[in-house]
Amino acid sequence: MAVKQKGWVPVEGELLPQPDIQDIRLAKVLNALGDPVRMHLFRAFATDDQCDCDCARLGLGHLHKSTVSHHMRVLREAGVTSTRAVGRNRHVALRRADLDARFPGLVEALLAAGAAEEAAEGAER
Amino acid sequence: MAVKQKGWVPVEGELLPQPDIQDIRLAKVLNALGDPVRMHLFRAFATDDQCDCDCARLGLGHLHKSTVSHHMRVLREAGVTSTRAVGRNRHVALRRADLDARFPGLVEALLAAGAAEEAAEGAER
DNA sequence: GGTAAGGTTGGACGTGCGTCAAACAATAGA
DNA sequence: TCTATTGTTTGACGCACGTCCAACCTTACC
Repeated sequence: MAVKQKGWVPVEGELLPQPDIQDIRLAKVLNALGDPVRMHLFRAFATDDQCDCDCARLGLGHLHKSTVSHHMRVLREAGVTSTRAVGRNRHVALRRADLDARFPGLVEALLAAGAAEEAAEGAER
Repeated sequence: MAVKQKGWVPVEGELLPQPDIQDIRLAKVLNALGDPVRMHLFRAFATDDQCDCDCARLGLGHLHKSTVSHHMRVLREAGVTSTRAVGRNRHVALRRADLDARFPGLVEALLAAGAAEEAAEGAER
C-alpha cells in the first residue's frame, strides 16, 4: 500500500534519489569509476542504454545481488547513472547529457580509455 | 655513501619506480585522481610542469610532509606522474606523453573537467 | 491469499585508505 | 665535521570500502 515506513521504498515510476547537475563532483565521479566493477557497469550502460538490471547478464554473476545494488547506489549518488523503478525492476541509464553538460568530453574520453585498455589487454594475451 | 641498505633510497638523478606504459591501469589512474588532494596535485603538475616539490607552495601547507609523500607515491605508482631525485629535492612531472599514448584525450578531458568544476564553484559563491 | 522473484537495507568481516608522528637517510651548507 | 633541510619509511589510528549473508519490502503471478 506504499506506506513508505522504514528506510526507503521505491514507488512505481519514481526516480531514485540522485544529485542535481550542479552538485555532481568530479572527485566523486572518478572515485566511482575507480572501481573495476563500476567501470564495467559504466561501459555497459554507455553502450546498452536503458539497460535492464539483469545483474547476471552483465557479467557480474559472481557477485551477490546486494553487492551489485551497492555499486548501483554509488554510481547513482555520484551522478553517473539514473535509476527508475519499473515494476520490480530498475531501469538504469547513464546520465550522459548531464555529465556532458557539466564535464564536456569527459564521458567520451573515459569510454575511449576503457576501450583502449581492453584492446591492449586483448592483444597481449 | 649510497649503500642502499633498507627499504629504498633514491640516488642522484635516479628515477623513482614507476609502471611501464602498458602497465598503466585505467582503474588505478581514476582511483588516484578520485582523491581531492591528488586531483589538486595533478592539475598543479599539468600547468606547472617539472614542478619542484614545494609541498607548502602547492596549497598543501596543512598536510604533513609524510602525507604528501604518500600521495606522491600513489600518483607515481598509478603511472600519473614521474619523479626524479635531484639533490635532496624531487622533480615531479606529469607523464603526459605516456598517458596520451595509452589513453588519448583523457588527460585533456580531466583537466578541462577540473577547470569547469572550479569555474562553477567560483561562480556560485 | 499464498508464493516466488527482484532489490534494498542492515550488520558483519577483512582490507585498504588518509592522516599524523617519530625515526631515519641523504644531501647541502657552515 | 657538524648541522639543517628534504623527503621516505614505518607504525598507529580512525574511518570508509567491497563483499557476503540474512531479513525485509514490493511487485508479479498462481
